[in-house]
Amino acid sequence: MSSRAPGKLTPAPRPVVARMRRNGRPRGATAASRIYTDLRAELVSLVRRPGEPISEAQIATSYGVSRTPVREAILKLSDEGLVEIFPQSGIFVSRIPVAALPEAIIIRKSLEETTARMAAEHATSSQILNLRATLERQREACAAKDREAFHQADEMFHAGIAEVSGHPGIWKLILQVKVHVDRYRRLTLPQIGRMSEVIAEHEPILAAIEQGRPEGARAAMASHLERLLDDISEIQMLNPEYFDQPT
Amino acid sequence: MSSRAPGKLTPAPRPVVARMRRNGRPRGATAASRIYTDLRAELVSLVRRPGEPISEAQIATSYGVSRTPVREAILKLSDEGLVEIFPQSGIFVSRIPVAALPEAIIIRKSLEETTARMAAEHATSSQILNLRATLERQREACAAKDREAFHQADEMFHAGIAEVSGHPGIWKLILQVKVHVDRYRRLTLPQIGRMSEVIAEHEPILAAIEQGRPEGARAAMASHLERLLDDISEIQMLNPEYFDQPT
DNA sequence: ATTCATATATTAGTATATTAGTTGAGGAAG
DNA sequence: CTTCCTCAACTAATATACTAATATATGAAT
Repeated sequence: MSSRAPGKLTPAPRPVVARMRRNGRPRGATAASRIYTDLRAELVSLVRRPGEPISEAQIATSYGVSRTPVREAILKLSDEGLVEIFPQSGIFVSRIPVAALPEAIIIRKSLEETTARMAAEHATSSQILNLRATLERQREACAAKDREAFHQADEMFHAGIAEVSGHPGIWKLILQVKVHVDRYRRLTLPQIGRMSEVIAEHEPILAAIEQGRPEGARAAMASHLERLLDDISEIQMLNPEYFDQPT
Repeated sequence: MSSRAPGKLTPAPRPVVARMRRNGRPRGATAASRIYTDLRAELVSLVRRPGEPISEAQIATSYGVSRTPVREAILKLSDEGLVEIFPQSGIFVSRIPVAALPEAIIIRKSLEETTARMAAEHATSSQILNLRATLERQREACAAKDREAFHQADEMFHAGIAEVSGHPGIWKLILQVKVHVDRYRRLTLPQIGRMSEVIAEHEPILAAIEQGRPEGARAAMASHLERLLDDISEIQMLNPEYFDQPT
């Protein structure tokens, strides 16, 4: 079917399994990766708004580089669903796919029920103290009404639980999955009163982990994230042009 | 902190939120995507072996295209962890990260417990018949000792459950996550007797879905996937050079 | 023989040029 | 006034060319 060109299958002039270890720096400091990081931040923070066009050429000139690394960055963002590429036509900041949000939250809930349970199964004292410190930091941010710090502590709390569970990779996956939810919330949240509720929900999770009650930790995490699902349900169509709806 | 170059923030010469709908073809038939699909198949099927070098230039000539689309394909594969890029040095088929396999299976288990439970909650008769048909096809493949068909039916069974659960996107995510596990199994599986066991485990899952027992479906799926975890634990080091071990 | 410095070849990263598809405006035909 | 067609401008996709970093081979000095 596909016109796979001929070419020997394994024409390797060198040994098939090559030299074992290389320099330990798999792509960190390239221009492309810097641009990717910057652009991603602009997208999740909604500095670039859903539906807005993105010009490869313009970004290239603004960074003083060629279009190639910019393109590499944008392709990656396209895989994450943050931008949409229309061939020979244009690149646009993707609209928020409201229909997919519940699924993303369900995925997150499944995964975090697991990390919470496993964290409760084998948390060490030092790990628990760390989590408690993070929760305290969040409380301070709440008192200071510093939403940015609050959010940061929130993420660190959840990431910390994954870490304690012995599977930090799960949090990395969640970060990918929840990106559209984050954009949604950034648009629709004044929510100051919500902060203290969040802390009130975090507390029993940590308590269960501390006391080694896996099922309790799982349940507490589950109800915490179910609140999130409820929030989404109240679809506030303040800026309908930012959302992708099947009419 | 980050050296975001100057350039107006929203210099959009056109309306900030642009024209609504474009052609409905977001990148399917480009050379890059064809090459990506082909290469990915070669990687998961282990036609290209872990540790083996990959030459952009060689692939480009074999396809009769330039390095650019080849590079695009390889970058995507790099994001998926199927290849490793060492700057100015070379690209290599990634070794199988054995340390990460249990985590991948745990993720899969979490997610599929959810899809199984939700499928049992609201499966229609026609959906159940479809699942039963798939399971029957798998039984036939088992009888015929056709491993390829068996595997295909297996995937379709799990994908079908996700579909019935109302969240097909979850299966898409699982496909991403389990790629290294698949490579591992492809290397270490003669396993003919295993096939009938798999079917014996699928049966109670389907039965629970059919009878609308969510908790039963979840539990059946959980023990099914726990077997997978056990298989991995028996780390058979037949070809140690294919694996990435922290020694 | 072994080690170290150097040269050379190979590679990914980036820059620039070309190709080809899409859009939208403007004008001709109805 | 509406519809259709043509065309100009813009875009992503690809090709080609160049740069800089890395690795391996080579050869001299020890």
